[in-house]
Amino acid sequence: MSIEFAILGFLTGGATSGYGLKKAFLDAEALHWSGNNNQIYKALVQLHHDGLASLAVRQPTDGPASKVYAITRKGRAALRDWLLTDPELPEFRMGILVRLMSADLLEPDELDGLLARYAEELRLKILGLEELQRRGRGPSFGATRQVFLWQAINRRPIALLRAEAEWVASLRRALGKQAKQESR
Amino acid sequence: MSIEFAILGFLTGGATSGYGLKKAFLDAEALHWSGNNNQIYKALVQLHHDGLASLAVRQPTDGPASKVYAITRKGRAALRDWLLTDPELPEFRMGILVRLMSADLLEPDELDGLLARYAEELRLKILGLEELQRRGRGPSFGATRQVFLWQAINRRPIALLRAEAEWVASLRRALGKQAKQESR
DNA sequence: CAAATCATGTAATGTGTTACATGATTCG
DNA sequence: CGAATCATGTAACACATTACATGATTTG
Repeated sequence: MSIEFAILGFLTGGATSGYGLKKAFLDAEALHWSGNNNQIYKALVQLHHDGLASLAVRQPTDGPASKVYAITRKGRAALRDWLLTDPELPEFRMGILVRLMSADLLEPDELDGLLARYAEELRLKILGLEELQRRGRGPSFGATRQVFLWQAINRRPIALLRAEAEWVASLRRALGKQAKQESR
Repeated sequence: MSIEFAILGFLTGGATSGYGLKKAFLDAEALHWSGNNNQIYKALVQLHHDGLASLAVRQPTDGPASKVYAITRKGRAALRDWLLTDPELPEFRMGILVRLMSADLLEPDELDGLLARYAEELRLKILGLEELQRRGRGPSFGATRQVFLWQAINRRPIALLRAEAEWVASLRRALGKQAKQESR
């Protein structure tokens, strides 16, 4: 699944520019795209070429010009068709697991230190996302149901990170107990 | 984080060939690499070139020849150094969330159908992983602690998929209630 | 006036997947 | 004898990130 459908998704909430989309992606952690220019501007050119997005150049008396894209009827149809195809399974990439597979090379205290740093990074990330959420980020367009769904989308990564933090905590407890048993 | 350290990790459990690693990656869902040749064989050439893995060609009287790689002292040191660097935060890519952001285009029953199909895919994936786990997959080398950690690694994706399934179920319930309220 | 923000784009590189290509051996 | 497995590798493409490049405007 490429970034195109995510862009079309944003455009269903109203026309915007490449720069606007960039910010939207940066805000929407759940969508996992970094919001880098290369993909967004290229994708917009493609969407316009395919007739899925229309383009209007906005030249305000002050401020820089921008290209404002809107979803077309054809774009809405393409998006709907895609929505009805089979959804992808989620992917979880956890670098920490790749580290754990080599933990044999670490002393118990080194391993616990690694997990402690991981737990701390998780904590900070969670705090950051919660702060963003409190400030009411993300589009809140559309019907009641859509607003509800956007909240669900924004909450999801926070919930997963919390679950990850709990997992690390329980793993550290288990490793602590094991160390005690070994030393007996 | 590239595949190199994952390969070195496997090699700490004993020397093996590219083909052996391929199978190991296919078995280890938690490591998320697909086990494709291109990455593995290229990475092994690189690791050997950098002196992190040693190479011995095994030519059995019957059966195809294979190149058996083992981790070197230098490789073990490099792996240990990496283990002590800051761990990466986990990444969760959930295509379903990209779909939900455009759900405005769907009727309630279409949306519920989408979520139902997602739930079913999750169920099947979970069953498959549980079956693999029952058959005792994955390396079980090293100390007691390492065996314990491998179990933790293998259990992790299953736990996450179960959590995802629960989330979908609760989302469907919430959407159902909402639909009732709207129609009142 | 310096830094941040608005706004568009390109280049280079890294990472990952699918498919292709080849050939021997083993097993039903 | 045909299919699966063992075993190595390449080609083409898809997806994603960082950094570079430019220039106007706004704000402290």
